[in-house]
Amino acid sequence: MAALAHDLRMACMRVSRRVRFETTTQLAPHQFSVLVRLSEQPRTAGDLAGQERVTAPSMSRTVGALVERGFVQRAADARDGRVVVLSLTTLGEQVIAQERAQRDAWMAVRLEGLSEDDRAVLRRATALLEEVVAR
Amino acid sequence: MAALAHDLRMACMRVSRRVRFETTTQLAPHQFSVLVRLSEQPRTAGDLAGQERVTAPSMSRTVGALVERGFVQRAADARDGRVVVLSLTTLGEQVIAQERAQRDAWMAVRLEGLSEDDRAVLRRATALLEEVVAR
DNA sequence: TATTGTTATACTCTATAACTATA
DNA sequence: TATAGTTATAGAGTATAACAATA
Repeated sequence: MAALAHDLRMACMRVSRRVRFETTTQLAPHQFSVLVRLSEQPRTAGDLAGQERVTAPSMSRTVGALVERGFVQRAADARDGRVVVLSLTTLGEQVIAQERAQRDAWMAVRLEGLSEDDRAVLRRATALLEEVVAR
Repeated sequence: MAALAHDLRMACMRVSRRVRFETTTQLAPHQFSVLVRLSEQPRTAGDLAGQERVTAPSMSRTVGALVERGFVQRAADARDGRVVVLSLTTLGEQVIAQERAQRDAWMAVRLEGLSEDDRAVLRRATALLEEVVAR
C-alpha cells in the first residue's frame, strides 16, 4: 500500500504541476487561488489570509492588486464597520471561468481516445480521491 | 467526458495542494523542485532554469542558496570550462528523502481502510494517469 | 562571435511591527 | 482592551540588462 500511496501521489502532483505550468495564466498562482475562493462565496480578507496561509498584510496587498485590476470589489459590512467583504466582479468571474476552461481542456485532451472501461476506472478513482482527501 | 476531465483534474489538484500545504517543508517549493531534479541526475544551472521555467540569473540565486545550505555542490566540467555541474550532497539527499517520506505518509494515511477493490481501482487509475500525462 | 554563468538593479510577494478605525 | 484591516519596512525570488570567462 505504501507503493500505491507513493505512485498515486506522484501521479496527482504531476498532473497538477503540468496543468499549472502549461495552461496560460493571466494570473499568478496566489492570485488565482484567491479568485477561486471568492468564486465560491464572498469572504473577508482575514478569512482569505487564513485559508491561503499567508498573513493579513500579505493578503491585503494581494487583494489590493486584484481590486486594481478590476477582478475583485470591496463592500462594507452593514453590521460591523471594521469588516470589508470581498467578492468577484463580473470581470473577475470571466477570468476565472476562462482559466478553468483552459485547465479542463488540457485534461480533456489527454483523456481523448481512452476506452469506456478506462474512463469508468477514472470516474471511480475520482470519486474515491474526493472521498479520501475529505478525511 | 468534459465532466470527467474537470472532476479528475480538480481531484488531482486538490491532492497536490493539500500535500504541499500540509507536509512540513524545510524547503520552499522552488527549492524542493530543484533538489528533486538533481536527485534524478546531476545537471547544469542552465538545464535547471529551462526545466523550472525561470531565467538563468534566477536559477543562479536559487542554486547559490542551496549550496550555502549544504544541499547542493558545484563541480567543474572536465571538457568545458564554462560549465558548472550541480549535484546533491549527502545532506541534500537526506532532505529530499525526508520530504518525500512525509508526503507519501500523508497519502498513505488517507488510503488506510480502503477495500481491496477500491485500492485496485486506484492502482489502475494511477497507471492510466501516468500514461495519459506522458502524452 | 556565441555560450555558460554570474552580478547589478528593480519589482513583486512575503513577513513582522506599527498604525487607524471600529467594537 | 480586542479585532479587522492597512501601511511601513525589510527579506527573498524573479526578471531584464550588463558583465566575465570560455569555446
